[in-house]
Amino acid sequence: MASLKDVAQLAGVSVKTVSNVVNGYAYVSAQTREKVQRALAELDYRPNLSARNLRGGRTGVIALAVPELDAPYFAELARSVIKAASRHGWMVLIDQTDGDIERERRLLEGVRDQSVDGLVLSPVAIDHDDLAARTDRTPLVLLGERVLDGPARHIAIDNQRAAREVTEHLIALGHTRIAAIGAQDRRGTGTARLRLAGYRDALRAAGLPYDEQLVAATPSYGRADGAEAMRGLLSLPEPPRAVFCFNDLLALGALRTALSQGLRVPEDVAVAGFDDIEDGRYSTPNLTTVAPDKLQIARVAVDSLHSAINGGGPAGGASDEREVVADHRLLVRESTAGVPV
Amino acid sequence: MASLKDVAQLAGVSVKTVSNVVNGYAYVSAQTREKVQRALAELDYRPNLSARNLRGGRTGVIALAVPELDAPYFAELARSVIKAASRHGWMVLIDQTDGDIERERRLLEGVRDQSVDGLVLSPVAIDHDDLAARTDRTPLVLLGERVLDGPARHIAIDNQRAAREVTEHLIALGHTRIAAIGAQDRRGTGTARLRLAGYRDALRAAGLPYDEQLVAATPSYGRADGAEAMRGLLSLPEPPRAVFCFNDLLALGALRTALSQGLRVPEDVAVAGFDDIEDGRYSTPNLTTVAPDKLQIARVAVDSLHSAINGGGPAGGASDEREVVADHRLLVRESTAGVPV
DNA sequence: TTGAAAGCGCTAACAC
DNA sequence: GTGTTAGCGCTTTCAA
Repeated sequence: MASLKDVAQLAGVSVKTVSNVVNGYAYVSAQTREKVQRALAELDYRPNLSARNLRGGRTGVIALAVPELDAPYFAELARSVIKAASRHGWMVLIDQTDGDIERERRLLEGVRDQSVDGLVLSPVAIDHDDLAARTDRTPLVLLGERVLDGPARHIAIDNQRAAREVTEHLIALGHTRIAAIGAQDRRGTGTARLRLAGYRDALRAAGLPYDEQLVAATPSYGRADGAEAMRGLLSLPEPPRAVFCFNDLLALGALRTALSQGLRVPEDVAVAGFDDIEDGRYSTPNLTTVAPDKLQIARVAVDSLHSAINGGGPAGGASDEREVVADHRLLVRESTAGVPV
Repeated sequence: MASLKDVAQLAGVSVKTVSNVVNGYAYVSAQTREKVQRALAELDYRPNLSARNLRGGRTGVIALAVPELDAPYFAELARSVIKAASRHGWMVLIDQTDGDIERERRLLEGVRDQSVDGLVLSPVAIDHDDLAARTDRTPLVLLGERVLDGPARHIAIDNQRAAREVTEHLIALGHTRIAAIGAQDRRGTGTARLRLAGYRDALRAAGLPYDEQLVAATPSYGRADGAEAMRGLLSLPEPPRAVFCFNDLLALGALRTALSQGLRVPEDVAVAGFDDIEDGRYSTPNLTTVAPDKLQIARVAVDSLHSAINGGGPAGGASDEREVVADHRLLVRESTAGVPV
């Protein structure tokens, strides 16, 4: 592997001059530049990023940490983050936390021993204290969960309002027995708590009772969890006629259970989800859901990191708000409305 | 950020000694070790990986390049690759090629200017010549597509045989008009070509005619492509009674089209896919499909890289075969067999 | 406009 | 057991 020195030798100039050419420095005579470029090409020179980083203190790499990459929501988010990062010439290192609190804590204290310039973390388990205890200085942006007052920017949609909108939609269709799937027992994550709160808000506003029997907690947020929770709900003496699932995967699982028990959706039971993953657009029936603006979330996250890294301040920069509320839309589809697409 | 020198100064020892302690070198007196560890803790020392890499020539990072991370197959694969890599203490940089030939070619010539130790590439567009022209020495493992004779290890299931098995399964159910969705017009990718060949093999062996009308080419491999291709097939004068889709996403799209036209699956038309993505396990009906052993693929890919990097030889090492055939299984589910899960 | 040289933080060869 | 030192490849003063 050719180094700057090799190139300099071949071109008969100094290392500095080669470096100048490589970095597009202006004050190089056309003649020298050409000579150097020939040598560069001949030796197939490639800069050594480790050396450059050691010198400059930047790596050109950011990390994205999500619970699991194969959950469609995170896969879609990761895609957008990678795209947004590439606009700044960054590459993205992906880490999976499996929602494990120890792994999340470790990330707060440095990814690969500070060898990334910034971190986008989609937390599940850490709380305010973990964040407050953080000593690492790597710029950090949090996505999704509400972990307030940390020294980091936080980006999320208004989960409570969105959940309320879904529930109101169900109520507007005439439903009165509306179940919720996806509550969390232990360490109630911010998101689950907020979505449940939105659901309750809607019931309360409509004068409907809050029935604990109709609220199913799930250990996780996958299709299997939704399928099982739905089996429980459908075996109630008086099963719900509508179900609001806290994400699309749960909804897809619930849908599967309902259909395989011979129920018609939405005629016998309506199902709504959250996240707008692609699967939900192609299921039969396809899913009513909340679509967070993932592109916006990814872009704001990456841009925040960018300004933090270049601006020097905390993620988001001095003038920016700590909490960013991303946009969302309610998408009404067949699973609640019976309207074919 | 504290450096080894700072720690050495505080502990009153030399840099080498601190380095020895940090790296778990054996010959350090217990007393010195403890003294150093105190200093380490006090200064909250973290090694600088750029420096370490510059010195050692290793980065501890491998790259995984896939067409798109939000295609479930690749998301699931990426998850497994990340897990496999972490067993070697590696982290994974993910790049999306979008199937663009220029991006794939650029990767062959180095990811981030050689700042990764190895590359796992799931190619779509490059061919044998691109591989032969490669000058970069980063260990490389190719997944999925058949790009023969390159200077790289290649891991894939036996696509042709698997496709044949799916088709034979459909034939065994009594089907005679079996369509195929997912052929590729231009630059027929290896995979599409092989799956089509397997399909033809089965027809030929059963003495069934190969009908070009029943073979639908798709521009891409998403749900929308499958849905559209299915609309075309169903509008034929004599529509097929079974469809073999070259991946599950196409199958999910095809399923959606069939169901929304009021057809019953599998009674009116059977649908089979390929890849065994999770969506297909929860669709209604759920999908008959081919399940490649993704864990095995990921593990072999990463381990190949590991031995190439440590063994010094080409990916896979001297004694290993260039072509690795991963396992697969045919999973018969409701979409063809009508057997509930 | 170009060159010489210091130094980023680390490891390893070589002393003691 | 522990210290000294060279050098990985690069950027960046400071001189010329």
